[in-house]
Formats: sequence, C-alpha cells, structure tokens
Amino acid sequence: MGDRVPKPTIKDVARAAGVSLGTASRVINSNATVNPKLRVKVLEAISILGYSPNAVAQSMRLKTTQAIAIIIRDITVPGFSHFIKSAQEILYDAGYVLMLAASEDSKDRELGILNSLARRRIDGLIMSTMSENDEDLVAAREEVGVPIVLLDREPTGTADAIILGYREGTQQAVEYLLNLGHARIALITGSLETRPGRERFLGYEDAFAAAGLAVDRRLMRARNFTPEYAFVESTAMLNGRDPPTAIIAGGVAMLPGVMRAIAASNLRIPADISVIGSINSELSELATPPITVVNVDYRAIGIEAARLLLDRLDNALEDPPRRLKFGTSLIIRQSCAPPTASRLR
Amino acid sequence: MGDRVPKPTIKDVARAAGVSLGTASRVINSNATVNPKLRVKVLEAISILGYSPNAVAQSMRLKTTQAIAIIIRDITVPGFSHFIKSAQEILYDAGYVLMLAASEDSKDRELGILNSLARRRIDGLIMSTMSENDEDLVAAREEVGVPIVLLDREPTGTADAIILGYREGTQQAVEYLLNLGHARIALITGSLETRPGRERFLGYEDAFAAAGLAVDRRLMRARNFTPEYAFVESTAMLNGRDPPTAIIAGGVAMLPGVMRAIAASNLRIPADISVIGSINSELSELATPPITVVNVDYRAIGIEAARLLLDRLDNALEDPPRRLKFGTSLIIRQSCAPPTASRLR
DNA sequence: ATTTCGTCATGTAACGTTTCATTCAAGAAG
DNA sequence: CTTCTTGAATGAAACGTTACATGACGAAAT
Repeated sequence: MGDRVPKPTIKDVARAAGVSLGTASRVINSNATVNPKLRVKVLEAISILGYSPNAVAQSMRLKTTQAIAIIIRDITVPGFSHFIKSAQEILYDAGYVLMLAASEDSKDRELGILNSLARRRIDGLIMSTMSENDEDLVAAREEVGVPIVLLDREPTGTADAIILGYREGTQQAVEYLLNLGHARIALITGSLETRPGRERFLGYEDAFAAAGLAVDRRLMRARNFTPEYAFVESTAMLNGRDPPTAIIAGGVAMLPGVMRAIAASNLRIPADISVIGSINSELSELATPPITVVNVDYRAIGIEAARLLLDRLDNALEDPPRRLKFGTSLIIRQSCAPPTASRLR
Repeated sequence: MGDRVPKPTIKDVARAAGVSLGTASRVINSNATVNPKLRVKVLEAISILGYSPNAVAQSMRLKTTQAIAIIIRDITVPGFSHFIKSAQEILYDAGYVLMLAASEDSKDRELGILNSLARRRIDGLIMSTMSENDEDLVAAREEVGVPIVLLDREPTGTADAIILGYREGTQQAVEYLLNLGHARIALITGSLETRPGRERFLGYEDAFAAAGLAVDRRLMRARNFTPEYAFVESTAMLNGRDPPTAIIAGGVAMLPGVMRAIAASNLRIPADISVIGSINSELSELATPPITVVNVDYRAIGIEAARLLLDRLDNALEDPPRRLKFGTSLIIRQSCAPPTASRLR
C-alpha cells in the first residue's frame, strides 16, 4: 500500500531497547534466561515499533517454512472443497499455512506445481496425482523431498495414503440395484490409471460375480472424472441400443453430468432410469427426487489427512508408510426404483 | 522423505563447475553476459546435481515471496470455490503461489490470519472482510502492508475492490416477483455490516419504492450468510403469521437452507412458494423445478480480481484505488409463479 | 587472595541467494 | 611500447533470523 516504510527488524528492536541482537532474539523466542529489566525494554520496543518477525528469514535459518500444500484436480468439486476446508483448519491451528494448487488433470501442470513447490521448500504435501505410476510424476514427487499424503491413490515410495473404500461401496450400490431387478447397470467413472477408477470397476464386477451374472463391458465407461464426460457417456448409452435401466455416477463430480443427460433425454428419475451418485452433496440431497449416493465423508478425510501429515512431520520418524482406509455408506433416497417393464429389453 | 540429503545449493553448483558463485548466479538468471564455455559447464553442473534455486533464499534477498493469499469466509460455497479456482489459475500462470485461508466469519480468525500472512511477507492479498469498518480489522489489513483487493466490500484505505451489483440485481428480482403478483416477499441475507447485505436491502426497497408500495420490514432478515440461518428464518416466516408468498435467498450459500425449509414445511415450489436464489449453481440448475437466480459470474470475478492485483503489483504504482463493478443477471427458470389465491392473506 | 563457577549479555557465523564494486586480462589506440 | 578501455569473472556484502562460542562480572569455594 502507500506505506513503503520497510518493516522494523529485530535489529531495530535491539537498537531501540539498547540491547544486543542476540538478547532481543532470546526474549522473542522466550526460552532462555534473560534479565527481567531488559526483557521489558525489549517487549516495549517491540510494541512501539510494531515488530513482527520475518517468517522468510526464519525459514531461511530454521529450514522449515511452516507451509503445507494441497494439490488437487479441481477445487470446485463439493467433496474436494470440504476436504480442503477441513484440512486447512487443522493445518492452520497447527501453525501451518496452506498453499493450494489445482492440477486440472494435466500432467504438465502437476509437474510444474510440484517443481514450484519443491523450490519453495514446503514442509509437506497432500495430493492426489492424476496417474499413479507415471515415472515423471513419481520422480517429481520424490524430488520435493518432503512427507506426502496421497489422497485415494496407490502410494509409491514412502508416501502415506488415505484410501477410500469405493470397491465395497460400488459393490453395495450395484447389489442394491440388482436386488431392485436391474440388470443393465451403467457405471461411468474416471481413468483406470488411478485407484478410484479401478476400485469401482472391481466393485462392480464383484457384485455381478456374487450374483452369478456376467457383466456387459459396454456399460462400463472409464476415462475421466468430469461432469462433461459423464454427460457424454450417459447421453450415448441412454440413446443407444440396449440402454441401461440404471446409471452409477462413479466420481464425485459426475452426478450433475448424468442428471443433465437424463433431463436432456426427457427421462424421469426413477421411473425411467435409476441413478446413484458418488458422495453426498446439496444437489443429491435437494434434488427431486433426492438422489441415492455412495457417500464418503470428505470432511473427516480432510481432518485425517492433515493429522497424518502433521504426525509424520512431528515425529520426523522413519516409520513405515501408513495407509488409512475410509469406508463408504450407501445413503438410500428416492432415485432408484425397479426398472419399468417397457424399458427392459 | 527418506532422502535427508540436503539439496544442492548454488555454491555446490559453482564448485562443481569450477566457477565463482557470482558467475553461477549469472548464468542461472541468464541476464548478464557470461563466457559460453563457462555457461555450459554451469548448466551441466546444474543438471547433474539436480539443482533448483531455493525460493526462500531468493525471497530473502529479493524481498518478494511471489505468494498471494486469498482469505474468504468459506471455501466450500460453490461460487467462492469457482472464484478461488479461476483466481488461482491466473496467479499460478503469473508465477505466484496461492495461500488460502478461511475466516469462518470470525473476527479473531480473520485477525490471526492477517497477522500470520503479514509475518510471511506475502506480496498481495485478495479477501472479503467480515466487517468493513471494524477498527482492528482495518488496522490489521493495513499492517500487512501489501496491495489488497477487496471482494464485494466497501474499500478502506488504498485497497482496490471488486464490487457486485446486488442492489440492482435484487431490485430486478423483486420487481419480477411484484409483476407476478407477489406482495409479501421475504428477503433473507447476511450482515448489514458488509456491502452485499446492505445492497440487497437497498435493492429491495428500491423496487418497492418504484412500485409505490410500502415494505414490511418483518420480511427482511439480515444476520449472516449461512444456509443454517436461511433455514431458520425461512422456517419461521413460512410457519408464522402472514407468511410470504415468495422468498429471496440473498446470499450465495443460502439457497439450500431455504429449500430445506420449504421441503420441511411440505410446500411446493412454485405452487405454494416462489423462490429466487443468489448465483447459479448445480443445485439451482438441476433442482426440480430449476431455480431462478440472481446470477453473478464468479469465475470472471476471480480472474479480474487476480488481474487487478497483478496489475497493481507490476506497476507498483501509486495510482488511486480502483474499483471494478460486476453486474448481475436474472436467470429466469421455473421456481416462480403467481401466488396462489389460498395463500394470499 | 586466588581460583572456579555460574549467570547473562554480546558478537558473530551461518542459512542461500543476488548484486555491486573490484580486479584482471586482453585488445585497441596513441 | 605504454596507456586506455572494454569485457568478463571474482569476492564480498547484504537480506533478517537463530544459535553458538566467547566474554564479563560477581559470588562462592579453596
């Protein structure tokens, strides 16, 4: 702003208090013994000058930035934003500041971000890579050289991880639909290069296998987790031959895409098509009818991810990597019904 | 992680390349003239050692952290998250990193965050304070000593500001409802200590004044912008005497609260009650019926806020504070209808 | 009375950069 | 052949901290 007056340094404080630099430092970090009279002089000088320590210089000296970064695909996804919010809260309370970056499902961007963060000497990292085994990405992560908590990704190296039980969750969802009488159940999810995509596929197959039914792979689509992709695939399947009687939106951001496709195809939920979404949201709760979802508590996950990282940081320990698993719960609402005869093949 | 090997410094690079520290620095910042032979030796050393400059040390020397912070009430609000996302993108592309903090509508928290950011010597700040004129908050903002862009707040001091045309937007919404035949229109919004609350009040009054009608202040509620508050006030009004025939959710996060209250009261939109929300969202778009909203494009706003700040930073100029105004648009959907006779008083 | 501690304050090095004032060598000009 | 001038590399200082080694000064112990 207007005030281009440089901020006072500890040197100014020392001068104003008539003590040495070291003494001023000692009263600020109030650990060592220091003459009470000098202490008050320093304290006075601090409040008169409005001194506050320069965190950059401290970082330089102490080799810790008290900064933690979160890299995530898209912060506007409701689940992710709750994740970030709760993690930020924990981190802030522990004295860390949060750096946030969106990788946008782009390898280059993810690499660039990792690079930039490495330079900045952050203390820790919470992220969900776009591709678990990509060499460059693995190397870039390693290069940052700080503890990492991976979010629903198969951990590589020494990273800790939070993993989500989407396999069981999807299995449960599919079984629920099978029990309602559905046979043609579509699953739309993201890349199989990441854990959540693979797990949902497995869960889907588990359910069919358990029921002794064969899966129709044409109803299983996996490219990316965006609502646009969900819209495209939903539209294609709904208007193709042998349309599904139920759709599972296998990604936290995908439900809107599916719903848009259903609306555009002039179908009604659940009379014409049953729908199950991933994670609870205002939309799934307040839609008419409310949408059944495979829920997972992203607030809790954010908290635990932050704690996991802080713990690792505190006890810099060489403990083996840890992985924390979070289960899912099927929140049954009114978006699923037995398939209508007319739409059965 | 495992590698506790300290990262190579420019000194290591210089030694490995057999040149002086200054020379290494010059080839890294590739501005000055340097002997081509030495240049390649340095470059080789850099790639062999895997050197990347320490941003903390650079910040120390250059007195710029290339970090910009956003402080916002709640990052999970869909509009805000889009704001953050687009701002982050612009900032990242300009070489800045984003620090994010949630103020949670708490003065203490906001103060604490400002303090922490001041220490960290961020380069700029985008925020929306919880109370525009609170002395402590004004002082704390000043104390950070960097350019600020205020988001939909009356700027103090030298801060730039993005302001939103909620007054006109609300007036337009109220007029729309008046034209449909509504007379008892509820407005629920946040604190009048901030601009958006006040502006909505004014817009509401403008519309009634223009129609030559008197406002019923009991239908105007303003405390805070949360869905919980919207739920409480909606429920109270809908089940009280002389219930409104239309409700305007005057805050970007409030529509879900209003909708929950309507559902809980077993009313139908728009047959029993008309509803207008603030800003477009997946919920307003995909609800049944889709909800009419006073929209404002938070993506565009995020971009402009970032640009405004970058511009100020680039031309460190003492230009007078700027304010950019964004208009609103009424997106008419199916949540409003003429009031039903039976519910008119 | 001299030595030995212990208590506190001081001064300084170091963290990893960038930049500025020097130095040095070599080529051009007298 | 000497002197200037230019171009390029070097060395050192500085940014704001913290921490460590030193030093000063009394008090206690021999």
